[in-house]
Amino acid sequence: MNSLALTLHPFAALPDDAAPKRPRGRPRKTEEERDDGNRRAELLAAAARLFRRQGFDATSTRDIAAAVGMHSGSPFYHFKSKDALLYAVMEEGMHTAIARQRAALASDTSPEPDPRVQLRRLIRSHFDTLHGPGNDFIPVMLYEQRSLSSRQRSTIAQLQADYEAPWTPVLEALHASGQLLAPVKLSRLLILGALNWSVQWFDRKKGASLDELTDACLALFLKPC
Amino acid sequence: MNSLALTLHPFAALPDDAAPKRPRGRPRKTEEERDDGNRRAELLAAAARLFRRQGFDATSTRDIAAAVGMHSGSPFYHFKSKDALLYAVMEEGMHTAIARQRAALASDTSPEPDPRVQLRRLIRSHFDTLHGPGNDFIPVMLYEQRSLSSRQRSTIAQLQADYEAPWTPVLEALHASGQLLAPVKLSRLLILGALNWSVQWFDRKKGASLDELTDACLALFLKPC
DNA sequence: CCTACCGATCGGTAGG
DNA sequence: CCTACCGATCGGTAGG
Repeated sequence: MNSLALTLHPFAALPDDAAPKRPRGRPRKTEEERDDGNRRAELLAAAARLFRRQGFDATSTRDIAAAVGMHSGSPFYHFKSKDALLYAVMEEGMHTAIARQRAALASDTSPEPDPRVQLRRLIRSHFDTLHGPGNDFIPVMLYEQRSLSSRQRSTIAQLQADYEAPWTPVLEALHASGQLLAPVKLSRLLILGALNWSVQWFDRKKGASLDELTDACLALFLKPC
Repeated sequence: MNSLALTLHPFAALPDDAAPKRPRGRPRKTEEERDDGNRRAELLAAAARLFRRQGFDATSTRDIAAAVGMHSGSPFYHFKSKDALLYAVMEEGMHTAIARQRAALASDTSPEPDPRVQLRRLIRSHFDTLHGPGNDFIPVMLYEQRSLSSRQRSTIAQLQADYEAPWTPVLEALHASGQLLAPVKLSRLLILGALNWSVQWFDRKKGASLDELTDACLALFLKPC
């Protein structure tokens, strides 16, 4: 969306014989891809990864720059501030999460969808968002809200509300049919909490699969009926 | 436990007439309590509060010092490092949480306790630990593990294992009687996750009470049976 | 526990 | 996007 046309200033010949003070090449990408303008996306992905691993405050903009082979000041060419980078990570994460969820629900083409399979789809899609390969954006959003300004925070909160909206009618249908006994609103909060907390303990490489996890959730939250 | 006997160096008369360079009294407690040696406990409580509100990295040791009326270097008289302060907060939080849980379970004196009321006690005690007035220690432990050294982290992990141990037999009994359908281990992880996440949304001052929350959990996780 | 500091790091910027 | 830099803040310490 925000692809910027870059005007490059290629190095002209050095004016005199002064020793070139270039920093000893820690940065500099391996040239596998020309800088075609998606450097911004690379920065976002690197920031998401580092913010998730180390936390926002513990990650310096220099860390992020180094991760994509830039020098320390360069991220500020793409993002106005470190905060703006964090916000962009969260916003991007929410947009893809919402799109994934929408697609999961839309795959149900039956005229009267079974709320039980609807809930399964919602949960499974949520686990994909949390644990899919490279999906660091949403965990960052879940755990770093504190570092946003209040304006940014309320925008993100709105996106979260949009994301959670489809859960309510599904839970209401389950409640009406006796498969869910707890109040719908508290159920939604508790269920999403159980899922979100899996970020703390779930390991894709060992133990249960995401499908098994989803099964366990349905067995835990719903009555047989 | 770690009460230190303090040897104070009361100010002797100033040797000459040089203007006393005392900082303009931002710090300095209101003398309501003499410094009787529990300054360490005050530091811990202030640190827990600030770490919870702002996060560990976003809280400076100067913030903590100011919160208890000390000067910037003084916390290091009580704690070797900022890390040690964080670790002490978590350790203290876990000890009181374990004690609270033990007391809650011990209040059941029946020879064959009903696992359903046992689970209720565990959940209710956990909510007290998370949301009781001034209980900032455990939320800090839950959300700031990243900032611990690996040695510290594994000690805390052991305390968490001790804390969670009593949940397993209770959940097993419920599973055996058909009141819990999901696998016991995943159930424990998901249930504790649902509870822990309430730190993000529960507000003691409005909405449901802790008792209503506990009821909702039982209704959500257990089958009628 | 205060005083006075130090070295390191960090977000951010001007100027090309 | 690099270069060279600044001001601010921070954890921590010596010495009393």
